[in-house]
Amino acid sequence: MSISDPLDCCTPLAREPMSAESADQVVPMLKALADPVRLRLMSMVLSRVGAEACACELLPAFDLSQPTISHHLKVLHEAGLLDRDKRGVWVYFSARPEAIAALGTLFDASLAPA
Amino acid sequence: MSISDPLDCCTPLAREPMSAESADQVVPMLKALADPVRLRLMSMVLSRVGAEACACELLPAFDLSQPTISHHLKVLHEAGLLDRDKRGVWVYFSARPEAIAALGTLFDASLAPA
DNA sequence: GTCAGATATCGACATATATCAATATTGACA
DNA sequence: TGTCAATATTGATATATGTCGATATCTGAC
Repeated sequence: MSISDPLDCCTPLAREPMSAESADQVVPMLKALADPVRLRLMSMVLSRVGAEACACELLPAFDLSQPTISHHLKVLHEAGLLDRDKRGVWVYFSARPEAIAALGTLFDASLAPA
Repeated sequence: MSISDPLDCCTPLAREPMSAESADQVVPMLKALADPVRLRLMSMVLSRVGAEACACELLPAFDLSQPTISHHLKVLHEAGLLDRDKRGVWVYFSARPEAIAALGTLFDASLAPA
C-alpha cells in the first residue's frame, strides 16, 4: 500500500490556482480529516508527548465500536497522516509532522495577492 | 441560512485533544474543501487580486456543468469559506480571510508537545 | 413587456462512506 | 499447544455526496 508523500504537494492556496493534479494529491488528507471522529483522533495523537498514542487509549474516548475506530485510524494512516507501529499486541499511531506542516502551508494566507 | 463563524472554533490540533463540539464546528469547512473541484475553486478565488472572482470566470476552468459548479460554490459559501455578492447579472465570490486563517491555525504545528 | 444570458434549484442516479455485528488474525504467555 | 486480549477484516445497511438534464429565477437591454 503506497502512502502518499505530503511534502511535494502543498503550496499556499492563495499563491496560484491549484492544478487538478495538485488537488488530487492534497484532497485525500483533507477527506481524512473531514470527519469529526478522525479530526479528534488526529488531535488526540498530536496532543501527546511525542505525538504518539496507543490505539487502546484512543478507543475508550469515543462511544463507537472497536472496528469503527480501527477503520478511522486506517483511513488516517492511508492518507499519510499517521504512522503505524505495532509493538507486541498493541499498535501505536504517531502523527507525521510533514503532513501537518503541509496542511499548514496550504492554508498559509500570507501570500495572498493584495 | 446561518453561516458559521470560523473564528471562535480553531486552536491548533496539537494544543489539546479537540472536543466533539469543536470538531463539529470545524468539520464543515474541511468537508467543503475535501473535494478537488472545491479546493481548486477556493484556490482560484484566493489567487485573484482582492481574493474575489466572478462565477462566470470560474465555470469555464472546469469540464463540469454549470449547475455542478453552482452547487460547489454554494457548498463553499455555506461552509463560511466564500462570501457571495450579486452585482447585476453576475455573482462574485470572495474568500473569507478569517476562514483561511482559522484553518492555518488549526494546522499550526508549532505548539506540539515535545 | 419580451428576450437573452447568468445563475440557482429540482429530481434522479450512481457512488462513496460511517457504522455495526460477526469473525479473523496476531502475539504474549501458561 | 491452547487460551486470552488487542487489533483488523468482512459483509451488510443506511445515509451522504457528486453529477447531470431540465427547469426556474433573476437582471439588463431592446
